[in-house]
Amino acid sequence: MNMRKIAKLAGVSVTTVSRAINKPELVNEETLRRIRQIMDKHNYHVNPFARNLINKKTKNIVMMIPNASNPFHLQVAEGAEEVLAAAGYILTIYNIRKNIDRQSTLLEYVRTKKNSFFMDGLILVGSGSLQEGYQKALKNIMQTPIVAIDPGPVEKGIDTVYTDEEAGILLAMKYLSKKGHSSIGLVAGEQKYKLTQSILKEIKRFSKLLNIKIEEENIVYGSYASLESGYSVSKKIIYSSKPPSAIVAFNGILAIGTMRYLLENKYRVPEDFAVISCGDIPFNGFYYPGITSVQSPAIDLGKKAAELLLKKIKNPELQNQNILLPPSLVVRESC
Amino acid sequence: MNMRKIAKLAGVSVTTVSRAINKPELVNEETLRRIRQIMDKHNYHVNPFARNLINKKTKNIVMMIPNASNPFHLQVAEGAEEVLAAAGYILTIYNIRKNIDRQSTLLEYVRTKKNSFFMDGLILVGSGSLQEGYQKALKNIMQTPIVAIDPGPVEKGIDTVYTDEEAGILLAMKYLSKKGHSSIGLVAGEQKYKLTQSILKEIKRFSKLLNIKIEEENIVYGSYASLESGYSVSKKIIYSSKPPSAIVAFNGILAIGTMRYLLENKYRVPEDFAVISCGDIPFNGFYYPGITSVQSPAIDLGKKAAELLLKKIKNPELQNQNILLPPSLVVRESC
DNA sequence: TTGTATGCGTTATCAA
DNA sequence: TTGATAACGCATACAA
Repeated sequence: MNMRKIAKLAGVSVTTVSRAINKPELVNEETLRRIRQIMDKHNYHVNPFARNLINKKTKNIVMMIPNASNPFHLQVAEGAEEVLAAAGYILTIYNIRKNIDRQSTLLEYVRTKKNSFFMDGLILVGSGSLQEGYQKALKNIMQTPIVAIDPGPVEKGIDTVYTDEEAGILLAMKYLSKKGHSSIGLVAGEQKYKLTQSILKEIKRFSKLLNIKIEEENIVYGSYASLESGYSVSKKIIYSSKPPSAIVAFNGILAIGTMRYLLENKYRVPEDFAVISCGDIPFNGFYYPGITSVQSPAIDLGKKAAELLLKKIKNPELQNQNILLPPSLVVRESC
Repeated sequence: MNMRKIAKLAGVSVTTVSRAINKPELVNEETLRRIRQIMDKHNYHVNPFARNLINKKTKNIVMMIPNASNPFHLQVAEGAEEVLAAAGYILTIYNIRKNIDRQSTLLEYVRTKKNSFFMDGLILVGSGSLQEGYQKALKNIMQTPIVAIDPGPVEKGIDTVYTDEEAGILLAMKYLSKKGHSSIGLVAGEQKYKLTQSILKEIKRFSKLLNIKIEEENIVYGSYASLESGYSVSKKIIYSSKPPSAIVAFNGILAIGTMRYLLENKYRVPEDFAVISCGDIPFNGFYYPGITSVQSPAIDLGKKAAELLLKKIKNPELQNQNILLPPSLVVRESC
């Protein structure tokens, strides 16, 4: 079924049918009624591809997230969805976790093979797990504006909404120091990720400044997406020859895995080990004891990114922006 | 930039350019090289709308989930993504939570207003929160196959992959009974959802059979998506005039909210109150104490749905199927 | 208020 | 191995 057939059935031209759909106020009431009836009867709906071939607007935005298991990313999506919906856009989430390790494949896919995505704009979250240059490659491929949400301003020439990762880590380290901790263990995510290296670097830097010790053997690597990995990897710290008094987890998921191991094995938190999380997820606050966390303003991050993207869509020539949102420390019970 | 311009620059016809992209083996090596070079230089990529206007294939599948905060739905997505990716499809997630209460609006949106989605197929998860008839309406609107993933086989004429909700609830109730509980409280989600009513009905039915008491005042309603609601709503049960010995939460999120309230207020689990969750999420297993849960095979649900959808895409005339996957009880420490 | 004609960017058919 | 041309289904400028 297409417009031509509807037109024929209604005894009008395609133009009139088109108008009935897009500018019904310009169509005679009776004609309109007839056309609508026929469309209903034949369950007709506009072919979006044909329409978009002309007006080049999909009203779709896609958000690429590195890992759907992490509720943080979904909060970001929630924030973005709110402003996008208000502007008549639909937000759709694409989880690239599986593709991170075969990301050239993804690029290849998007580039040449079958097709591209259908969107007016892209929000790229947490590219800290992506290879250097990936953002730019993506930017070249996608013909639409891209806004990245990241721990820090990443590649040049890309619009970014970011939190000051460094400030967040400082918040955590100062707090630990204030609480009297002078040695810490680190439960990190994938060692190869840029993000991991960057957090690590900052923590080490501040630890020197604050006189907090980090034994190399107390730095362990799990996976950001895996509770199980936080659980099993934290053992090494707990049973290390020089156990620290506090453990810093690199995200909320790793923190919960760590907590579980501690509690299951009758360690008291925070008495035996304090735990702090770089990155907050809702579950952190509902654990018991609640997990003290550095919080990036997920919802606002999403909102700002969406707003920026919308601006870019309206005016692609707009100069690149890097919007900074400050992190905060949510003190709960684990330190 | 479009194909015509590339063709002109390369001194060939559009047909040859098209072939260079889709059937390069049919193009002279030297010509191919030249065309590719020019495409690269001008950063050209095929316009997916034009392409799809002809071949009607997007290689996109979208999964609509009622609530992205619930990790269960994301596990389902993970399962689906795996089989879809293997078949060369991209899976994208659309969170309809915000739209559930204005779902006619969503339908309207998809139907006439701006556009439809761009997909070859749709997986609809957890329509238990949707209004009666919604699935069918959606089915009429979308011109693509739809597969629903649900607690039970829902509307006729729709392909479904489902778990036997009834069996799952029986599993839970029997277990509680075995553990010696003779009175329970219920932490449910939104009262108005079909899903809620249906779980409630089953629980009541089995409670009679097993001689388990449920005081009306011990049935409370929160929100499936909100940890906070589980937390605050469970109070009423705990401080009720006839407190039960066990609490059944209607999903993992509500269970965790409940746990937090109990532990924070120094109730012991399971000694003072046992807690069981209808629906398992990864966090349930990493809480302490671990939350005993009825588990639907999320990943498999996603896989089966994807497989079925793929079949339907290949052959739309295929007869409707309703595939049943059994639930299981994951015993942990909360009972 | 309605209709005609043209074009959006691509692929398929057929011929060369 | 290549090319001319006709679709695909719709929206818009312009005319009536």
